Amino acid sequence: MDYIGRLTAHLPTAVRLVMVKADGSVSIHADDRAYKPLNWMSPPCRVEESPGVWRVVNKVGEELRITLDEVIHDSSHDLGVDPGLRKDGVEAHLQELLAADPTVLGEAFTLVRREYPTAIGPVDLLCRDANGRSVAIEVKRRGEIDGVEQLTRYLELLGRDPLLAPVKGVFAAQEIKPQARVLAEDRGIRCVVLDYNTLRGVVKDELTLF
Amino acid sequence: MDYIGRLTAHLPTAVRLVMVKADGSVSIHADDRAYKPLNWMSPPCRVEESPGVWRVVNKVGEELRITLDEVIHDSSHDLGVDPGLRKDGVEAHLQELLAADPTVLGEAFTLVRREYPTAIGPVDLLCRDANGRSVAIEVKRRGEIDGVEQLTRYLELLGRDPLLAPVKGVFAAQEIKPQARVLAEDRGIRCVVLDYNTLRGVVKDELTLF
DNA sequence: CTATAAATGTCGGAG
DNA sequence: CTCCGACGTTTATAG
Repeated sequence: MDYIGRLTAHLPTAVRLVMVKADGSVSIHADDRAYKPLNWMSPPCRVEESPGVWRVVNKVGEELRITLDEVIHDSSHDLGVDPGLRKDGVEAHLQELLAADPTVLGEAFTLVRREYPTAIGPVDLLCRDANGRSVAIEVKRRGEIDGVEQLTRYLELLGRDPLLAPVKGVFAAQEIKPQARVLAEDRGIRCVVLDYNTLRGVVKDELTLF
Repeated sequence: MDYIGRLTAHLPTAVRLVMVKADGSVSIHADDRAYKPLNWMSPPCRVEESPGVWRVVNKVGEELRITLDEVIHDSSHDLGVDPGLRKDGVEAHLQELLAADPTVLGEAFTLVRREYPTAIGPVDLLCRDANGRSVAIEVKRRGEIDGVEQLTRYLELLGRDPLLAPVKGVFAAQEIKPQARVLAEDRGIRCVVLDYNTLRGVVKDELTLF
């Protein structure tokens, strides 16, 4: 197998699994590496078959050349359309739960707006604390340095608005990496670790109470 | 199929491909989505088989529950050990090429060190310009905001070293996103777009000359 | 379509 | 093992 595209790669002869999907994608698997193939071509692409050689090419000129020495097993099946996958528990949901009750962040916050717009993008949550001061909250599933930098940029921008300034920052995530915590705290940003299940329970209980 | 782990997901009954690899990983594919499965469990994990139900669990308690209504096709093959994949053209190689001749960045730079160590990690390249001033160079394949933030942190740290200060910054990548460029230039960091093939040719020619 | 942020990211390397 | 950055990231979403 040879790939010539964004990089150049070569794969020696061996027994492998080749998967061709209805969307046109081709992937070549070894018996390890979880679900990731050794090499692949994403759709849209086209397969040119000649005896013992497959050339898989896409629009931008990337190419996968597969040489077939021996076919050990060949099987084809029609899977039909897929009913689709339902997911739950991602950042959007965390944000929803915090918006429903910002006090779970440990202070008497009241929500001003979710997705509060700024010139460089929306802040997850904008709140006011007990003293009426602005608080910008960045929500992440996993809190890493990127998220702290993102919140820092928002805080800088929001701090220029005389109607909001001064603006405090809160970095809330299910998990906060040590480096991110150090950076955040160095910048005066408070870190809050969220437990999704507890949070869901607490907010649900509260909504049930009223 | 149901997944209970970092998130919760449910997949209705349909015809699908289930792939079980020697490393223990399990993945469930629809006939689209390139090579990414609808659901999966990465190794290390364990499969408990009972009639019509597979429970795939890992150490941290994540679980994949697969209900089998009908087996349309079942096939198992020993692929043996994999000879492995050779790659070329990634960031490491760009860094090598720039280290071999930093002047391709457009100034009379001389290399001080590759992977110059700092408290928060190594700088890709540290050079001196024609006037002996320090230049920190961050190399990326794709230049995005993250990379600018990373270089900014390095510049701040290196700038505290009286033997190096003041330190200029250069952000070099095969492609620089508009936001990243704006942020970099706002911080006085020069941006250089690299062409990998040209660069390879130029550096090779120069090495051949001497 | 481009640009940006999220991802059960995955993967590899260093400590 | 954890942390950290690259990735042919891929994927979804907003503009």
